Amino acid sequence: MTDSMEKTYDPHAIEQRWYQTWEEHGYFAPQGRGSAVGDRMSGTAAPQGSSYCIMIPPPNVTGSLHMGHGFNNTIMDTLIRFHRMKGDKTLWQPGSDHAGIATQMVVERQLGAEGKTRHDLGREKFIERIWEWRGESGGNITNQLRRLGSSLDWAHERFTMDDGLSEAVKEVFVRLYEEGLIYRGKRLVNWDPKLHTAVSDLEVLSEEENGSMWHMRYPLSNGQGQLVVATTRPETLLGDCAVAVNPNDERYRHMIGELLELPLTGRKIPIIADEEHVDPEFGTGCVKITPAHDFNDYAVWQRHRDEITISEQIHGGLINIFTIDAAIRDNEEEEGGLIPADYIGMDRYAARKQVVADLEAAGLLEKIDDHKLMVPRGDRSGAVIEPYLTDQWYVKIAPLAKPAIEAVEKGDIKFVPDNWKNTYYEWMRNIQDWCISRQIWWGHRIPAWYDDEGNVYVGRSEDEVRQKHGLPADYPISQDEDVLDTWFSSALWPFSTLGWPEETERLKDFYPTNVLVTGFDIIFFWVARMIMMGLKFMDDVPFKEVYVHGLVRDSHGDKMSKSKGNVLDPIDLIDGIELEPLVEKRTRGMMQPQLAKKIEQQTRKDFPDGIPSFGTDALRFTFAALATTGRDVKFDMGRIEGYRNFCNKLWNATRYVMMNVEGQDLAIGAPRTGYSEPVAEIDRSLADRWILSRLQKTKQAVNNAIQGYRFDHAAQAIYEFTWNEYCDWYLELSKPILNSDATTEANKRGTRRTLIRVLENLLRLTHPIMPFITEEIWQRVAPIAGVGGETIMHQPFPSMRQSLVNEEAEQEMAWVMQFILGIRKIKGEMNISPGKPVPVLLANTSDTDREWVTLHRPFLDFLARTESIAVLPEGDEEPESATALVGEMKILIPLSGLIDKDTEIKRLEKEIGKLSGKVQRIGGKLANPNFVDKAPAAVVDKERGKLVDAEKALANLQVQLEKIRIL
RNA sequence: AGGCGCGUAGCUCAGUUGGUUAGAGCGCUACCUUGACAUGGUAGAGGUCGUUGGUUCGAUUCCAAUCGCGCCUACCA
Repeated sequence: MTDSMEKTYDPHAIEQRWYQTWEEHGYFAPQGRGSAVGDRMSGTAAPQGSSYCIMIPPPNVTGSLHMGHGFNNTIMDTLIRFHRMKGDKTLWQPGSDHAGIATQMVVERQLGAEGKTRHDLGREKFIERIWEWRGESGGNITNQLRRLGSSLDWAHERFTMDDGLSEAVKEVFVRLYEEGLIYRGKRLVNWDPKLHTAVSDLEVLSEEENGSMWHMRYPLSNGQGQLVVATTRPETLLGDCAVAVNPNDERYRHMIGELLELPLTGRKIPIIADEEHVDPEFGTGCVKITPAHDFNDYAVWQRHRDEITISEQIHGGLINIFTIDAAIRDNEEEEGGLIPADYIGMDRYAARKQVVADLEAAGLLEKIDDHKLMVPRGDRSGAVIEPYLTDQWYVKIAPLAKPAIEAVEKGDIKFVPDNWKNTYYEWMRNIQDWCISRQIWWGHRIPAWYDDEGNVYVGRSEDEVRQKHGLPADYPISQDEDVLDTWFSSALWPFSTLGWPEETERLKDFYPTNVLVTGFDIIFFWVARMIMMGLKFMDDVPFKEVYVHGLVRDSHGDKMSKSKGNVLDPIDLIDGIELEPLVEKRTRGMMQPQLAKKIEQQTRKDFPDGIPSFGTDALRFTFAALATTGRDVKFDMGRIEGYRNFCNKLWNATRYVMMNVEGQDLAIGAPRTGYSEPVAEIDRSLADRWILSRLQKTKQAVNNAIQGYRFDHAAQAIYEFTWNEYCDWYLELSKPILNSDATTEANKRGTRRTLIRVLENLLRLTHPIMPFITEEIWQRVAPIAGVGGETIMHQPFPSMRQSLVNEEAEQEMAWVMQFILGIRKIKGEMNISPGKPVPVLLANTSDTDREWVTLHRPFLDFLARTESIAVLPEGDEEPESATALVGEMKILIPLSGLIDKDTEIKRLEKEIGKLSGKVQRIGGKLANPNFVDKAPAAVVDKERGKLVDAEKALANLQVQLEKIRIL
C-alpha cells in the first residue's frame, strides 16, 4: 500500500472522489451515535440523543462562491463535522435564496442583450424565464460548496421559492396581518428610480460625495424683502410648500406667517416656524420645505399641516414633482398643474440645471458654494435614491423587536464575540417599521386582493379570501401586483426549512438551532429579523448563539472587489489557475473598463506564475488559522502555502509510519470498533510515553478551542503537535528504536503501535478542519491501527484520556531534548556539520543524569550525532571544550581540532551576557521589599527558584570561560 | 455627531482572570541532497508591544488622555 502513496501530496487525486463517496453513502444525513461506542483512547461516552443544527445562510441562486463563503462555510463545516464525530444527531441544513432584486436584474440583463425588456415578455413569461435560468445555473453555487467539502444534508435542500417555503411565507403574512402587525399605508419611501421599486432603509447606502449648496432668494409677497434659502437640491423648489425658520431666530421671527413668492412657479408659500428641524446656525437659517421629497420635510409638514394647507394654492400641502423615473411629472390632474410646463419631462438633473439657470436669469441666485453631502444610493442599482410618496406594505416592528431585544438581554441568545450585542441593541432600539413590498416580479406575491372599490382582502389564497368574505365567484378581485422583500422569506429560514407550519419531526429535533455563523454585514438584514420571526411563530429563539466573523480582505487589508482587481476565487486557490486565464477573469466584464490595464499589470506582478493549486484542505486550514474572533481576515498567500506544506508534511509522516509498520508486528489484533489491549507484550519507550502524553494535551486543547469558537487555536494546536512534536521529535526518536538490533521486540512493538495509533488519533482530531486528506490517510491507517469503520467522518472525535497524561515522561523527555539541542547548538554556532559525530563528555552529573544518559543513549546518539558519550569522573580535569548546560550538568565537546577557541569564547560571553542580565533583573526584583512583601508567595518562590538556577548556570559558564581563556 | 474595533518582529497574526528572557508562520542569514518530506532539516538574526500619563511590588495585559487606521449608525437643509 505504501507504494501507492506518492512522494508529494496531491489534493486533486483524492478530493472529488471522497466527496462523491460521502454524499452517495448518505454520510451527511443526521443520525447521531448512541453511547455504546465510546471514544477510543478516552474512555468517555458520547452523550446520547443530543442534536446539533446549523442553518446555512442561504446563498443567492445567482451567486458564485467568493472568499466570504469559503470562510463562512469552513467554520460551519468544522463545527458540523466536530459535532457529528462527537456523536450528536447533526444537521447542516442547505438551501439557497431567490434573491429577488439581484436575480431579476441578472435575467433582465440577459433580456437586454436580446434587445428586450421584461415588459416585452410580460409577468408570467418573465418569471418562467427566471425559473429556467435558475434550473440552468442554480446548481453552480451548491456545486462549489461541495468543492469546499461542506457536509450539508443535500437530500433536504430547500429554496426560498419552493412550495413549502412559499406556504410558510403566506402563513406568516396572513397571521401578522390578522394581528394588525402588517399594514398598508401611503408614506414616503426610499424609491429606486432605476429599478422602479421601493427599498428598505437597509438597502440604501449613503456615501459622501462632492456637491454644491445653492443659495436662492425667495421674495416676500408684501414686497418687504426676501429670504435666502440654502439647498443641495434646487430642482425640488418646484415642490416647495413652505419655508421654515427657527422661532427663536431674531432675524426672521417677525416674518412668521407671511407669504413668499415661490420663484418660477407663481405660487405663494407660507413662512412657518419649526424649532425642531431648523438650526439657525446652519446655512441661512431658512429651510425650504418639500414634504413629498424629503424625509425631514415630510416630518415638518406633519407638524404644520394646517398652516401649510391654508396657503390658498396648496391643497393638502404635498406636491409630488417626480415620475417613477425621477423625471419632472405633469401633475395637472392631481394637483391642478402646479408644476410649470417648461420643466415637465425633464430628468431630475436636467431640471436642476434649468432651475438654477432660470433663477440666475431672474437675479434670484445669490451664490453657489461647494458642499460635501451624503448621497443615498441603492445597494443593487447604484441609482440615487429618491424619497417618494407611494402605497406600500409595512411590518409594524416595535412589538416584534421588544421580545427580540429581551432574548439577547436574558442570554437566550449569545453573540460571539459578545460586543456585537451592542450593535444589535443599538439597531433594535431605533428600528423603524419595515417596508416589505417591492415593485418587482420575482418573489413571493403579496397575498392580498383588491376589489374595484379599493377594499383589501388578505388570505392564503383567492379561494380562502372569497370564502371568508363571502365574495361570489364572479365578484371581480385582483391580487396585489407587488412581491415581498426577499428578507421576509429569509427571516423564516430557521423554521420554514424544517417544515413549518407543519409540525414535523425535523422541526422538533432541530429547532431551536445551535448556532448561526455569519458576517456582521447581515446582522440587521437577517439575524435580527430571524430572531423576531422565530420568537413570534415558534415561541423560541431560532439559535442559541450567533458567531460573528469578519470580512475576508486581501493581504493589504483592502476589501476584495472587481473594480480593484484583487478578487481571489476560492476555487482558483483549490485548483490553481494559470496567469493568462487569471488576468482574463479579472479584467472581463468590468464596469469601468479603463481600470483593466492597471489590474492586468498588478495581477502579472502579484502572480507572475499564476496561482498554484493548494487544495481544499489547505484553504480550509488557512481560514481556520486566520479565524480570530471578531476581526477581519487579511488573506495572505504565504499562509495558504504554508498550510499546503503542512498537508504534505502529514502525508509524508504517514508514508514513514506505513513504511515501518505495514506487515510488522504491532501487537494489534483484528480490526474492531474501538481500541483493543495489546495481543503481545509491548514495552513503551520514553518517546512513546511522551508523545502519548502530548497527544492527550493536544486533544484537550483542540476540543476546548473548537467549543470556544477559537478555530485559530485549534489549527495552531494541531499544527504544532504534528510538526514540532510528532514529526520533528517523535518520528526521529522512533528510528533508533526500530532500526537497532539492541532494542527488544517488545520495545519495537510498543513504538510501532504508538506510531500508528497516534497518527490515527491525529487524523480524527484534524478531520473537521481538513476532511479530505484525513479521510484518504485514515482509510489506509485505520485497518493497521486495528480500527474498523467505513469513514473517518463517523468515527469518534478524540478527547483527552487522563491515564495517558504523563508529566514524568514529559520532564524526562525535556531533559533529552535539552541534551540534544545543546549539542546541536554548539555544532550550529561552531560551523560543525550537523551530521559529523562528536565526542561528548559530561561533568557535574547527578545520579539521575547518569541514569538517563544510559537509558536514553540511543536517542542521544542518533539525534545529536555523537561519536561517544562519557561521564567525566569526579575530580578529573576538564579538557578544553565547548559547553552547553542541561540543568546543572555540563555537556563538553572537546576542542581538539573541531572547535575554535575564540568562537567558543564569544559564544560563552553571549550566553553569560544573557544570563547575567537575567540574574540582575530577578535579583533586583527580589531585593525590592515591596515585591517580596506584597506579591503572592508562589510568585516570589518561583522567582527565587529562577534566580538560583540562573546563578548556578552563570557561575558554571563563567568558570568555563575562565578555563578557555587561560588555555 | 454617536457607537464599535484595531495599532505587538520586514509581512500576516497569537498572547482570556496583570507575574518565565513577549510567541508562531512566512520572509531573511548560515550550514545540510541524513532512507518520510528540499512543499524538507539544523542553527541564528530581528520587537523600548502606537504615544503620554495613572493604578500597582510589577502593565503588552487594567484606567485615562492622545495620535493613526478601519467599520457601523444617524445626520444640517
